[in-house]
Amino acid sequence: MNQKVFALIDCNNFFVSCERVFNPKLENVPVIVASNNDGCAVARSNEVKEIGIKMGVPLFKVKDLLHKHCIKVLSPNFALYSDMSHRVMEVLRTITDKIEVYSIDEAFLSIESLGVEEYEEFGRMVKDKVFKWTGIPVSIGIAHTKTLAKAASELAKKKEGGVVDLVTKSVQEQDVLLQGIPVGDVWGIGYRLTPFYESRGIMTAYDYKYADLNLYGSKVTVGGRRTQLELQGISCNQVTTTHVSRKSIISSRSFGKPVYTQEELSEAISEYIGRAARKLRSQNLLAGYLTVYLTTGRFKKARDYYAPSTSTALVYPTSYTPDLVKAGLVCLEKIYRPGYQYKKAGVCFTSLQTMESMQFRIFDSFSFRKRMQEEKLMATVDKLNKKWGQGVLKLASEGTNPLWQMKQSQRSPRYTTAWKELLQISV
DNA sequence: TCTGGGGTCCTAGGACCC
DNA sequence: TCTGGGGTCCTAGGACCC
Repeated sequence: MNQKVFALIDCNNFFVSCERVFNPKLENVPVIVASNNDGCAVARSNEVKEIGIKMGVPLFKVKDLLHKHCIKVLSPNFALYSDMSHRVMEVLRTITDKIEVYSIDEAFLSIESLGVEEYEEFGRMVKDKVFKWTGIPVSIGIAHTKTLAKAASELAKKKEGGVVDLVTKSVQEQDVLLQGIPVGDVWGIGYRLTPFYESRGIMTAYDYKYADLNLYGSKVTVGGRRTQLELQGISCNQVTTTHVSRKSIISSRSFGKPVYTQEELSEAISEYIGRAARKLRSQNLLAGYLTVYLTTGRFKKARDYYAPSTSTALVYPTSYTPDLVKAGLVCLEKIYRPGYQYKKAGVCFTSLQTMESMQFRIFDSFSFRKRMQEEKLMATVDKLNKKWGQGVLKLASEGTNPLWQMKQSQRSPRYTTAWKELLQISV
C-alpha cells in the first residue's frame, strides 16, 4: 500500500510578512503586529523573537523593550491578512487540489500521489513559488503523519532552506530530531498539560512518543492517544479537502475602556449581532440558537469578577438582524448586573443550518411572505453597506460613535481590499 | 492604568426514560 | 417509600488550535 505523505506549508511570521509585502521599510527592523485594542503581540518578526518577546505577551509589560529596540508596533489589519491568505492558498492549489486550509497561515497538502522523488527539492520548489507569486516566505515540513509534518515545519523554521523532510529519514534520525522538541511544542499538547507531563519526566516529543500513557488515566484523552500514534508514524488524521460547514459563528470584542451601563452594553451587543448576522448571510446560513456573554476580564479579583452567559433558542432559525438583536437584548437583560466593570462582550450563533435545509415550521403564506421580505431587506442593507462602506446603514440600537469601541491606532491601509487605500507609489 | 478573537472537539455529569 | 442498571440526550466546561 502506498504510504501517506503530508506536507505542511506554514507562513513565516504571517501577519508581519503581509505588512512587509506592502511596506518595505519594515524589512530588517523589529516588527510586532498587536491584537485588537493593541493589547498583545500576536505576530513577531524574527528580530523581535531574538529580543525575547514571547507570543501573546501583553505589550504594556514589554514597554521598555519596545522603546529600547525601536520596535515598530502595528494594529492588526485582518482584511489584508485574509486576502493575502487566499492568494497563498491559490498558489498551493496550482500544485495539488488535495489541500486542507488549516488556518489563515497554514495548509496541509496530501502529496503521496504526485510522484515526487526528492521531497526536500519538492519543498523548495513550493517555497520558491509561493514567495515569487505572493511575497510571503513559508516553511515546509514533510512526513508520514500530520503531527510529524507539523513538527518538521517547526524545525524547518530554524533551518537554512526552510524545508525539513522526515520521510526519507530513519526512525533513529527522527528520534534525534524529536529529542530537540519540547513536549509543549507538540501539536495537540497545550499549556495546561505541559506542566503535568514535565513533572513526570516527559520533557520532549521523543519522551512522549515512547511514554506509557496508561499511567495517566483520564488525563490522556483520545486526542492524546492519537498524538502519540502520529509521532510513532501511524497516521490518524487525514487531509480533509471537502469544505465542512462551520458549527458556530462568534463575534466578540474587548472594549477600549471599561463599560458600566446596560445601555452601552446593548449597543455593543447589537453591533456584534449585526456583524455575526452579516457573516451568517454571506454564507447562506441561519442561526437556531443565540448565546450572549459578558466578562469583567480574567484578571479581576474574585469579588470583582463576573462572567455570565445565557442562551436562547430562536423562534425559528433566522439571519434577520432585527429579530436576532431583539433576542440578544432579552438575553443581556437577564445577565446584566450593575456595579461591575465590563471589559468584553460577545455573541455566538449555533445550531446553524442552510437556507435550503430550513424547514418551515409554519406553512401559512403570511409567514412565508414575511420571511421573503426580511431576506430581501437584509440583502439590500448588505449591498448598500458593501458599496458605501460598513456602517452606512445600521440599527439605531447600535448607537453612533460609541466610546467603548476598541483602540486601533496603528492599522496599515487595506491595500488589497479597499479602493481608497490602494498602495501609492511616487516616482 | 494597560492581557485578542474565532474556532473545534471531548468529557463529565445531570435529567430523564424504561 | 425505597430500590438497580442501562441507555440517551443535553449542557457546561476544559483543553486544544491558530
